[in-house]
Amino acid sequence: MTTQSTREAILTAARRLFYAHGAQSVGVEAVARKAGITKPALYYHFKDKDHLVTAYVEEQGVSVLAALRRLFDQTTGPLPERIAELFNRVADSAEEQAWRGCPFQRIAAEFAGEPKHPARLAASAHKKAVEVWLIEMLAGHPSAERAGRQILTLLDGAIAHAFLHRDAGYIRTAAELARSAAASR
Amino acid sequence: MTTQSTREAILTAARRLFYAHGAQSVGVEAVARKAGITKPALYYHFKDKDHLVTAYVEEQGVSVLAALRRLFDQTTGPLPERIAELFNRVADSAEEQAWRGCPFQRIAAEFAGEPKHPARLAASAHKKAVEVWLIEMLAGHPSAERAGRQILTLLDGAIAHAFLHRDAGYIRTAAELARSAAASR
DNA sequence: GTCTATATGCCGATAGAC
DNA sequence: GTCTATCGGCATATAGAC
Repeated sequence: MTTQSTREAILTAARRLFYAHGAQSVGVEAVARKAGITKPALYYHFKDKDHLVTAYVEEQGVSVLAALRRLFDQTTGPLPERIAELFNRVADSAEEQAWRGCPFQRIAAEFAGEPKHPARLAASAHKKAVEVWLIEMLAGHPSAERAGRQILTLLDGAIAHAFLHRDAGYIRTAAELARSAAASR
Repeated sequence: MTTQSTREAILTAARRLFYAHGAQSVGVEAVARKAGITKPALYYHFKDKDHLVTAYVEEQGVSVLAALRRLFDQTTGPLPERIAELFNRVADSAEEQAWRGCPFQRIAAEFAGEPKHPARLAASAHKKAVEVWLIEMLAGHPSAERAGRQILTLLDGAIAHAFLHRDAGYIRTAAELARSAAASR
């Protein structure tokens, strides 16, 4: 493993703690401790907690989009089958112990009262990027934009239910509908 | 309007503040003030904040399920059209100023680190009740259980995206896929 | 860049009078 | 049942030494 800069160590600690317990519930002191430093050192690298949370969301955005691309690249067959397979692979990861749903929906919920919060805007931007990517993957579909939105919507709803009930079966059940949404009609 | 008991006044204040700003972000003092009382009076009626938040979720559960039934009862035509119409009516309400997404998904996100929190369990129970109701509405469908789950999943995903982007269009786009999920195949 | 120590404020919760 | 007053704790953030 490559040596981490202090800033990277802070972001690693933030990612684990914020994702596991929620950004609002985790104090900067806990993040600093997990990163092996103290509070003032953290504040040297990040202006305030809002900036730290926003950096966390942006980093997650890059990471999640890359993971989705990778999962999709592993699938084979006609497009509707690949979409369904993508859902099932997401379901696999939802069965891991540390899985806690969609970080972006959770950030949006935690900052529901602050629609202009930069972390929330970053979450929104990420979802748009995923939507654009999905629409690209659907090139050739007679209404790729509509289908892309529907499939993304379905995926996020399935993740939300899987998280709420701790049951990845919702994602697998959604996979079947996603397949038909991806089929040209 | 009927006279409110103090407990009802507290729950009314809690509902507005928790839904507008988030349960974690709103202090009990703000709830008490909005209810026209002080903190110790609130603590006379609720043991602690967890009990207050849980009561809020349970009240919302009853209210939302009743609203869904009412919206659905207003629709007409064959079942798939009624489902699509239900989505569009939810989209209408999502365009109201005070709309802030699904309170249950938001509670689940706020208490992500406490899977056994009673408010989270109440949110989970509510979603199950909606799922059961939807499956009842789909009686006659060759795989009502699967379709019910898919439609509910789609609805929640659409609400989540509408909330994240402040764009109810996601719910209207989802309506079309919900229609085909409700169609017997 | 990182530390020890601390300022400052808010939050949940309670004591005790009425 | 509701109040005034307050406790103890934890949160974000900073001062100042090294």
